[in-house]
Amino acid sequence: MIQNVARPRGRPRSFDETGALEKATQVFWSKGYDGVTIDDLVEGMGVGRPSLYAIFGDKRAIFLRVLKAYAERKGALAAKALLSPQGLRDSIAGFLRYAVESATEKGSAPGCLLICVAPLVNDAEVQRFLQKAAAGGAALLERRFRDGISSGEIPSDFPVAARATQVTDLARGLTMRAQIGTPRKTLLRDAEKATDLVLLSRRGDSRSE
Amino acid sequence: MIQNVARPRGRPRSFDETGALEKATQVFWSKGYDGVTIDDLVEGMGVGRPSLYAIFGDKRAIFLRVLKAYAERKGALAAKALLSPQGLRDSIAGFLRYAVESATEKGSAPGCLLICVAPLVNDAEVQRFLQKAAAGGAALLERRFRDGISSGEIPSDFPVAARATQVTDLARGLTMRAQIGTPRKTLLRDAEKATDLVLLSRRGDSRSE
DNA sequence: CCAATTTCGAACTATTTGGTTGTATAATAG
DNA sequence: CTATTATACAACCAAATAGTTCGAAATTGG
Repeated sequence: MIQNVARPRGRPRSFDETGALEKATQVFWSKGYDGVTIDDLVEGMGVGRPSLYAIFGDKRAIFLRVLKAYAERKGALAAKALLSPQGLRDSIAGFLRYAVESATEKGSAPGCLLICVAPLVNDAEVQRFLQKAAAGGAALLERRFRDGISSGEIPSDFPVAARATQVTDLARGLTMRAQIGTPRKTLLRDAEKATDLVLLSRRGDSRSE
Repeated sequence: MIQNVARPRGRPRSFDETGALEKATQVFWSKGYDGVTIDDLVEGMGVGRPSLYAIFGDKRAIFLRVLKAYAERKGALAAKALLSPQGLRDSIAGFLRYAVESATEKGSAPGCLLICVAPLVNDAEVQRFLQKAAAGGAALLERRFRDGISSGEIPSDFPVAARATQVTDLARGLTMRAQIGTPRKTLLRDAEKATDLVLLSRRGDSRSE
């Protein structure tokens, strides 16, 4: 599958485009948007300065590509963590666990590009993108809760929309705590407890909602 | 009460020190730490460049003072919101409502300096400070839950520690959503629902915790 | 081997930024 | 009124930064 297309005409690139973008992700993730200089990107991506401008554009353009690639990858993994297990409890726990694990991964900065750094970027397009991504995540969770109703794991009056946004808020909280240095072990425990919390009403009570 | 001390010797300052720091707060809040230049501070604080260095020090020193003042003020108000009401539900709701209101205040940037901008500052002292602040908030909530047990509003096996951190996580989530533009009205509704959630186990079930 | 094409790498320019210095100004102390 | 003290303001300097230019290098096509 590799090299399936005719080589382009001139001098071959010394770097891999998607690989360079992944490295750029790490740079933005660890330094924040405003904290990153072009030289940081040049060094971190292993791409010469003129090539960087010619191929990727300026800092904002690079960040937008990074953001979209990151969201796609992370979104897919989160969806997998959420939708793979059969049981509802395992689904929610898997989702939150994934949030914690990716926010405390060794080798990357703590936290999450989408939650911890992108919101600070003062840019309308970024803001819209984040809103969409957040809405997408909540929608996915809501759908999973509905399936839980169908399978009888939670009662039919379970407040699916409210619980979905609450799971996203709890995930945000866990991620933020990862960023300020809370250890993975603690957060994994808290993720379990959070799962218990949001599923709590499946026995009886759901009160005024 | 004003002018109760002898005037100092030389030319009087053309600005108010604490007032200037409050303006600096707004600057950091709206632009993030790395996004702020000295010129931003000079303009925003209304203090000349040399005076700024002489009296406040460099950007990091200013930020540390801003951070501490902000945390003190905000912490006091949050504690008030939490401890003023007699009923437990009103306490928790008051706490979350305050988080939402201050994160969606007109005239300030959305979000919260402590939650949205300070964690990105790559500085050990800031990090320690944030951990302490977070722990303090959770401790306050935990104490309030304990009082709720004493008053009989929640059962004696209520998982106070878990619920306390969950409230902080939910507050973080609400605050982050404020930052990306979720309207106050939505967040206030969600704050009420979050309150319902964390108090849900007071009737019956608390499961494996 | 030579021409065409594309990228690489070093150097360059203009602008922004952090931090300082020097002089004028506004107050008090005697 | 003069000396002293402390701040204000403008200008300045060095370093960092964004973005570009240009010749050398590496490849394909003939």
